[in-house]
Amino acid sequence: MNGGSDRREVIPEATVARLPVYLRGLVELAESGMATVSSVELADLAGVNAANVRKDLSYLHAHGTRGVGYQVDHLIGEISLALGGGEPSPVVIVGIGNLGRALSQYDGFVAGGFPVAGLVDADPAVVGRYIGGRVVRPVEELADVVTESGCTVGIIATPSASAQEAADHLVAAGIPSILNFAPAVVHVPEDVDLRQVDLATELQILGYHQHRRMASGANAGAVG
Amino acid sequence: MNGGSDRREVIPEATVARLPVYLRGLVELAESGMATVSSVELADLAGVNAANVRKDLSYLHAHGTRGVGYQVDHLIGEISLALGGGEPSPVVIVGIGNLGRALSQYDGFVAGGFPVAGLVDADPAVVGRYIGGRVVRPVEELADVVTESGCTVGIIATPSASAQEAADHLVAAGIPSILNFAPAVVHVPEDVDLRQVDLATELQILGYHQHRRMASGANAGAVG
DNA sequence: GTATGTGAATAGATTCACAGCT
DNA sequence: AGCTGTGAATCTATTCACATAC
Repeated sequence: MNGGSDRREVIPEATVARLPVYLRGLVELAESGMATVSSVELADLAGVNAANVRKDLSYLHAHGTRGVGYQVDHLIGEISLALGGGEPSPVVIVGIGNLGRALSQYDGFVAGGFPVAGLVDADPAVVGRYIGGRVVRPVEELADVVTESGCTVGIIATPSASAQEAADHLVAAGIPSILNFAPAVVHVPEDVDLRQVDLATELQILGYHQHRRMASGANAGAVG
Repeated sequence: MNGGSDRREVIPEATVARLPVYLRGLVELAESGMATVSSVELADLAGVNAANVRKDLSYLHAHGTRGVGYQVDHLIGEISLALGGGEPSPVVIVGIGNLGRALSQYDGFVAGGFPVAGLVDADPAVVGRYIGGRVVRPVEELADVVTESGCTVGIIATPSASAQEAADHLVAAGIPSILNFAPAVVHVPEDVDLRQVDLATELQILGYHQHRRMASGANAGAVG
């Protein structure tokens, strides 16, 4: 089954998804001069349960001191390490429409270690334009862009109709990690990691809860 | 805390999150003239397991026909109904920077029943500008904007430092559902529904997997 | 006394496997 | 035969509660 026992511990997905949130909180704490933090404080900062924080951190090499808490600096180091080893991963954005343009100038990417290193688009009217100091290149040159700038992450910001095509291009160019903003399900080989960010879907989920609340509110009658 | 037994069935969160994806697939099928669809086909379209689809649909009033499948039209109706009753929910966007501007012109929102009905910003330099035919109004007038256009959803697209303030404004204006794009944890009262879309976090999660894959790849050759 | 680390308990989601209908 | 509907089994995640350490 497994090729022997992993020495490196496996971190559960749910934990991985919370680590960036902890990291943000910890960086803020460090900036405000805090040296240690308790699981309760960190939980509050991240909006989760304290036991959850402790269990999450137990998956890292991070160790706290009983009666005291965790060392902020150390924790920042451990989490950064787990999340990509501190090496920046340049990203290439496919599809430079409204969203692609906004993403290419999004500060959070650079801050998080994901500098935007390439922009490509299929539309000749967009190719050649400069966005935030970078030129938009034709999608045919994607493989070159990837090679030249060492991109390891691709962002799909095309219309849904072109999303699968964009994914295929990225896969062909050897990109192992893809973030898809197009509201479409795309298929990639097993060894490619794909995540979906679906803006309209998020709103629809909110819509469900809103609808439900109104429905049950009507049932329950007036609430004080 | 539950006021007795709900007549209306409760739909699990994980199911709710998949319904919009099914809906998209079904609309495409309807456009291409398909009248019925099997759970296997729909699963393929949505990128999930077929048993999962069947269980999900069993939470709705949707019923399939054994040996045949589900009626596409009917299913579209049932899912739309569950997700907000078919009523459009106008949204107001707080923070009209790069991201806010892109979101205000995002087609997917209108298509999904979430027309952008209001734009507000705290920066006087931005207030008064026209984005996609709508004027940006000062954040102080948020409550008026909400009342005038009947917004029920707020989108936070401010810098993280202003995110909590934006949330407070939205809550004060009576908005029950908030989608936060700022990379910051914001706190809202229990009766307000808050969802987080964190772009940098998504990349960091991809980064973790990438890092891990490389690490285990290296280990596979020479483990000590 | 305070706060971590973790086994056990609980809750939630996915997948399997098959009975039952068309 | 083909496909739905669903109990049971499995897997994953969260929360509790307390022994352990400072």
